[in-house]
Amino acid sequence: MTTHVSNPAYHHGNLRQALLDAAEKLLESVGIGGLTLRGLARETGVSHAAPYRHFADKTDLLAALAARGFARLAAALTASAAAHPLDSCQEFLTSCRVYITLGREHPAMYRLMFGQPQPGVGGQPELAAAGQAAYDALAAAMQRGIANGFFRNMPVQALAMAVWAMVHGLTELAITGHLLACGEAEGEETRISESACALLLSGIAPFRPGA
Amino acid sequence: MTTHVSNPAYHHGNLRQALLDAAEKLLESVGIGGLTLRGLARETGVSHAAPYRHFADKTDLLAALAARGFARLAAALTASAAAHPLDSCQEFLTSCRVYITLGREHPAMYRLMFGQPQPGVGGQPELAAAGQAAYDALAAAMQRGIANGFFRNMPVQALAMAVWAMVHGLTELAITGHLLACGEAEGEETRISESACALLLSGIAPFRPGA
DNA sequence: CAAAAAATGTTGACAATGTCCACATAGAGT
DNA sequence: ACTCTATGTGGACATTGTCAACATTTTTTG
Repeated sequence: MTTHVSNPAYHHGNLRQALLDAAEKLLESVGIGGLTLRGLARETGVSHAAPYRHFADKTDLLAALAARGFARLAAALTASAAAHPLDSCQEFLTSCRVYITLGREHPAMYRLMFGQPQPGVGGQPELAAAGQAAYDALAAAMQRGIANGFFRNMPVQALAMAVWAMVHGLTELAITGHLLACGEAEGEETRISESACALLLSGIAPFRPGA
Repeated sequence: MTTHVSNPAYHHGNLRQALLDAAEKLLESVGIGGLTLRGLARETGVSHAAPYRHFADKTDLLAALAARGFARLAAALTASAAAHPLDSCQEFLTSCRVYITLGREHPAMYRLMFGQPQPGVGGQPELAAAGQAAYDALAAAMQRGIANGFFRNMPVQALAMAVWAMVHGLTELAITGHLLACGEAEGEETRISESACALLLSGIAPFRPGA
């Protein structure tokens, strides 16, 4: 009975990553509400309790998933910033577009990222680090803009937070449908977002640019 | 056995409101995750299935609760707007403060309000109406500002959405702890929020105000 | 290299929850 | 008084998160 036949299916090999992959896929298809630990196990072909060997509980898995999302966000932002090494204003508008687009293309993931109260100290360090990295990318861009005279000379943090709040707010409102729930036609969200970012940029600049 | 004794406890009288009241209380104490239909029934002293006589399902109750939240928000905004009938800039800053404060004081309720994707057409009409009312209050204020020359002459909608996105973003970041997760001391959130709103105002004004 | 220890996966249970169904009871209208 | 409808009850059922006991594979170690 002690079948010592090496069954390659018994130990999955990399269940943790497989679970996160499946979770990411399910997140897009069934949303955060339909994301269940047992369903994940089913999808991955393991027993319903197997995930507990890699995650303390459901929120732990969700936190790891959110960390992935923040990592992607940070990568996208740094990449987009590199595209405009000379003009901080163009870089700003492009980064806003990139941020909002990413959120709107992966709404469930985006909402998951901001779903749980930030793990001040007790939470998942992985998540906190990933979020910090995303913020750092933003703050660095704003710092460059200040140094180059494109933005007002003020505490970077205040500037970065204003920008973050604006794009975060636009993304959330777009995702939840509030951006156009007020009589606008479909597809107007992008135009409204662009306009809002431009408005903020106008307040950020040390002088009044155009119009 | 057919006890026709009028048992006043059998029919609650106003269970729907009682359930919403209990839900609002529980929401603040245990958060959205701890809010359960059965718990609500327990709290209200009725059987676990009683709520289904007043709400189609859990999301239906949640939607009604969110509608309450939007109504409160709209009321608070119109009240605060009335406090500065002459200066749209002061009105703007005050309204921002009111909005953000309300959200931070009732974080669970605020997140609930934006928790579900907006009920475009199929969702709860009550919720949609309440949300619309809140937006209308904001749009009206911006319209006045435009008419009085305090704000740029531009489509009200674009202006209102920019403002809404900013305050919504600030509120969300404050609630989730991201506003100060970046090295700032406790209590700095308010200062950062004020600064961000002022920055946006600076972009909204037709001329460059101070500094 | 064999034995022990650690990792990883499985099965079986339990309580809690959302939701439905059949039934009981109250109030309203005839 | 009788019926209809609204409202509340009790009992199911499937699903889920989670734990404990056991099995199997891998790794470490004497």
